[in-house]
Amino acid sequence: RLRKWNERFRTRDSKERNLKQALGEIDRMASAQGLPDNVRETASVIYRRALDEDLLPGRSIEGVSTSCVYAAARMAGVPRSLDEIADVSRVEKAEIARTYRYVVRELKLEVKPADPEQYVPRFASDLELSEESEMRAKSLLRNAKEKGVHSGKSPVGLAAAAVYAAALLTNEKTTQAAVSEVADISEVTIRNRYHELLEAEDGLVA
Amino acid sequence: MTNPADSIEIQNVVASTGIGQELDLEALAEDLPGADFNPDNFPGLVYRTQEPKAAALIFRSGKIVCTGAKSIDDVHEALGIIFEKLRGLQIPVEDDPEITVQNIVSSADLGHNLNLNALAIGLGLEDVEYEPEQFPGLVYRMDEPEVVILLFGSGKIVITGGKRTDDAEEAVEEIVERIEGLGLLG
DNA sequence: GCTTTAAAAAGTAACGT
DNA sequence: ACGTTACTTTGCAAAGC
Repeated sequence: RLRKWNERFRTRDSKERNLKQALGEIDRMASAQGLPDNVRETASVIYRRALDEDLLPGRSIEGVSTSCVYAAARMAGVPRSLDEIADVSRVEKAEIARTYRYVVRELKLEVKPADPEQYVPRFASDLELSEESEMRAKSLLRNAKEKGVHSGKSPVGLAAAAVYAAALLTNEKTTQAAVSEVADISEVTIRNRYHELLEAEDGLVA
Repeated sequence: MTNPADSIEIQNVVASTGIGQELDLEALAEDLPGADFNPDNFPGLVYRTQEPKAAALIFRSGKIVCTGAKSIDDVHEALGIIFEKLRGLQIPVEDDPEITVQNIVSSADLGHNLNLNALAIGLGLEDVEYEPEQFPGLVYRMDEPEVVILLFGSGKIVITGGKRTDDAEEAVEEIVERIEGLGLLG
């Protein structure tokens, strides 16, 4: 009886320490990525659920914390790519991806793939592009989505290509190298997606 | 119209068996030309057959895993070659070791492009994993037959996890039905 | 959980030329 | 800008850490 009480106490105590550490990590990573408070809060709520539903045994606190930030950013409509998240995490990319799928599956979080348009404001801002090209980029993506060219392609790559294409269309100076730098997408991919976006646009006219 | 089920091609068959005899893999590695054995890395000895092309993992317990074969017949052929090689080395091998197919990987073509975003929602997020940022295929876990299907934007698919040849056919028929029911095919 | 084997799908990336 | 190679995902067995 006393042992059981001790065990419960120990469990509760260790979960509290676990939570403290995780919340600190979530705060640190969210800050490093410039994510708003609501994302931190959502990530914390997800982490508490993971802890309550005993998803932690077998996984690292850091890995689950990172997955919560990745999921929360997407749910809030301000997605960060897995590479960006991995940059501020202590856990390697492959483990984050594995843990993320596990958390989403176990907690039945209905997280859908990021919409490429959600990456546009940040990339456009980083490249100091006008609001007009930002709107152009989103419109290119909307058109491409209607034509069904999104399937299987990285939302980040599509967004990077759209921003590049929009800058050219509005006569603003940018290079594939600059877009590649801010989006962390290879120039080859930007070129490939760029051609597809323009093709989808031409199909509109033709 | 061509039937998607007719486009099914078996790409890989994984099977397990055993010769009912313990083996000295160190000695076997010496006697079997082309055998790879790195016990520090992996406990199994790797042996590849050329015709049919397959790879076998041979363990100290005498259990063997065969993978890479393009058909169930090829699995039997490849393992038959291995059994004979072992007998040739004076290693006693059971008369007809039982061979169990563990997994069959097949590919097929639905013949139409697929809108994976719509499909993810239509098939039900609980049975689907679709993370285009990481992998271009949509992963769908089917209940009956119990297989996993990878669906791509091109309409090409991969069926894995089945143990019978019929599983792939049933799976293709089932997925075509479900996608059509969703109005998302063609 | 990891290690090793095999094969397909399509996207992405990093080499070298 | 090519081509090549290689990595991502799925499924499975084996023995052992």
